[in-house]
Amino acid sequence: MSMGVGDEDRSESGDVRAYHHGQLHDALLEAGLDLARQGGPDALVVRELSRRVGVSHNAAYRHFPDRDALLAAVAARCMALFAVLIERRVGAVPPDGDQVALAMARLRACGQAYLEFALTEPGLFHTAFSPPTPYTEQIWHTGVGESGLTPYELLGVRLDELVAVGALPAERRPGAELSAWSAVHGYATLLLDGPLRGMSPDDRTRGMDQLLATVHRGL
Amino acid sequence: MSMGVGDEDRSESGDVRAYHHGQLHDALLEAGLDLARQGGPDALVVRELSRRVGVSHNAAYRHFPDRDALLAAVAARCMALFAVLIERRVGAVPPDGDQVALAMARLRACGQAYLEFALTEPGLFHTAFSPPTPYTEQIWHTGVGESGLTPYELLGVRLDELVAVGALPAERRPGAELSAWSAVHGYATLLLDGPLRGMSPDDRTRGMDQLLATVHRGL
DNA sequence: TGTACATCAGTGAACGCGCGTTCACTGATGTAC
DNA sequence: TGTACATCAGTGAACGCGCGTTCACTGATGTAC
Repeated sequence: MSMGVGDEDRSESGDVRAYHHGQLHDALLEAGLDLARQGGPDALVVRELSRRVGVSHNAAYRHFPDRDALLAAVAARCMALFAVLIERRVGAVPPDGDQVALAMARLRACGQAYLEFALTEPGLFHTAFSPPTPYTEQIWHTGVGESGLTPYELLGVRLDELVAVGALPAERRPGAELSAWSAVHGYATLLLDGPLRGMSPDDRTRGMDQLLATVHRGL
Repeated sequence: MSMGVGDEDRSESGDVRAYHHGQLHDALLEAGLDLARQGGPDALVVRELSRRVGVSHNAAYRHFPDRDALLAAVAARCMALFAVLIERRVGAVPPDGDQVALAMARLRACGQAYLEFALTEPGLFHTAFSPPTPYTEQIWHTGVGESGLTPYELLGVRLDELVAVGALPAERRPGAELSAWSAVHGYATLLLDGPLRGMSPDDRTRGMDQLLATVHRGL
């Protein structure tokens, strides 16, 4: 305290109260992601966000028309992180075995990544799937992930591969995302907010295996 | 205005401002169900509820310790309505055909009722599955429906029947609820709040048929 | 059947809080000549 | 390179709102003798 004049304003590296003509937009998204991580979409509160970022409570309105727009932008980031995790887990599958086994292992990794994201980042998961607002569309159609695909599209890629290697009859392909996605998504939400909340980690894994097996047989 | 003395107090049949030592508890639940129907769990606001019921804003605290308790009670009613719808739809399946076909038709009716409830009563559906509170347990374990079973248990009955008529191998029975339930629940929530929101009614039905077929094959 | 009294189920006022959003403003930044 | 000016991105104060919850209260209901 009582340092020279100008220390409340330095925008070099130690950004104590920076942002002037700076990167407030990004800082808001970053901090917004933290709020969402901790408390889901309801935790994304404009005033709290401003406090975190060290800016007056209305500064965000220079960058977003209203709270819903901010929420949609944060939700889009959640989706992007979601997609990245899926890409990573699918990419980490060792390319052993024949094509069919590999394709199936990748589909499986895709489902497991879905569940992993929901369980380890429930706040982000809930934010990604938060209730509709006028800005909601952008969440689903913004290019995300390293490949630019959404989680849904990444699932589609896996199913295409199954068809390509002959493990899924082509006539079963249309709409197959829907069944696979519904099953995994439903399992995740029942575990998070539903009556499956109390399941032990072991049971969760077993349930997941069983679920994926059932879906695979069904396709 | 300016009617005789006592008209603000009549508790006979025209209950203009009744409830004195009466049925406020039930009236709160009834009105709470309306709020939940229209706006989901967030719409269950103590003060608004009191207004609807025509009582001072704190009267509810004579009957419920706090808002969460009230919400849990309303959510339990939602679950009960959910169960009743499932029972009704399953009961309405015409007992034609052989046992196997009948059992499968009933399982199908069960899934369709699930979706019907979610889509026609999204507010109640969301309330039934609202985020955890200290009172949440009671929602899942209160006896509900005409048979006293929860939606989950009703599904179990259907699967037991499949085993009984030989349409489902007994070794596949354990945990089979999980797959079936996850799939239908996931489909419902993706339609309500997810990227499937824009699907046309026709497509929804087709998707549902496909989903049920996939699950059935998988079991 | 009548009376004294405890309990019950409401009321009105108030507390303390936080929120989203708008407004007029100001100082820093960038731009044209 | 220097100056005049427009624009941009912040600020502080205020508006208007609604919420959950607590408190001391009061009048109606039910109960014991």
